Amino acid sequence: MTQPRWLDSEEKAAWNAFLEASHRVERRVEHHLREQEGLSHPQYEILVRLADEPERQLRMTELAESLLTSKSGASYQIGKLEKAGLVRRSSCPGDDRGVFAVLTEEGMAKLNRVAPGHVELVRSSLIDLLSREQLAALTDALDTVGRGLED
Amino acid sequence: MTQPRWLDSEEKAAWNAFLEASHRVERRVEHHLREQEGLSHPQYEILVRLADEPERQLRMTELAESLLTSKSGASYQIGKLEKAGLVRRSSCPGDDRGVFAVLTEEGMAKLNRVAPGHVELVRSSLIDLLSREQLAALTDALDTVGRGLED
DNA sequence: ACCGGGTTGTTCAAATTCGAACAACCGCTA
DNA sequence: TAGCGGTTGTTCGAATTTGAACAACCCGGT
Repeated sequence: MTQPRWLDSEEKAAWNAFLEASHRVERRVEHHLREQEGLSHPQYEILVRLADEPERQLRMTELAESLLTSKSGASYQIGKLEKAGLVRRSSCPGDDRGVFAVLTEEGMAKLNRVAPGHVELVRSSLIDLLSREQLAALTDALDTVGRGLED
Repeated sequence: MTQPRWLDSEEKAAWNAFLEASHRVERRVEHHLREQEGLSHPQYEILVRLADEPERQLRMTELAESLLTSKSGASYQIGKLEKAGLVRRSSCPGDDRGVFAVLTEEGMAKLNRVAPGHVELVRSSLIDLLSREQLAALTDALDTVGRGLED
């Protein structure tokens, strides 16, 4: 077998910075939403995805793909949100297998209530830490990565 | 209450790119290590951290902090690695509360065996997707974020 | 020597995640 | 219309993570 192409010091620095930043940010966001707003980050993201839809609804599979999570994970979280009254399940006309997750009025209200604090946290965790140039370069690089890893 | 400072489209793009890239990369790395090497990503990171130490050992608390995880999480994973023979626990001279996690020879051998495949995956998941300039800019931005979020 | 506040690591219950297995359904083809 | 490969969403068990609670320990001041 051929020699592995080891990472040089710059590449190692990039990888470590990536791991550290993503863990720290994720940890911070999760903790804030949990403590301050009573939502997990996945749950918040679900509300956002649904609110972005014209009909405020998404098929379970679409939702799972959008969240980059498993179908069972999406099913579990929708169950939680349903119990909390923020989302309801609705059958899908024309496809009896299908299930829509629909944002309720209460869910929309909850999102509107929670969003300002979340945005502030996103700012203090990422956006406001960087200059406009750094932010643009970050977006450029991470978009490239995201596109490169599309299924 | 004052108006929240909503994210403009560039800021939103940055946040979304950050979330998507970190999830996709984490998912890919986790999946690869699990399927190909029989280790979870946290477990792999533990082996790396220990191998980086001159004595190939770390106190439990230091390890947990290095991994950006909880103490109980570190304890759990060390338990797993101990059962697998890759790590052993050792008492800490001069502090009876302390516990060292020590990398065994077997653990070092496992790491050496796994590392090449992991490096290849890191390359294909991040490093090789970017130009040298993009990588440098990414590291700069993420280092800033990491430092900004240090406890 | 003894307290009292802080530290260390483990254990516990609860929450979450995943993949596999599954039943039900879809749509195309013969 | 009967069948068949593929899709959809849920359920299940197993693995993992977290914070709280806890026992044991450290150390500086008295």
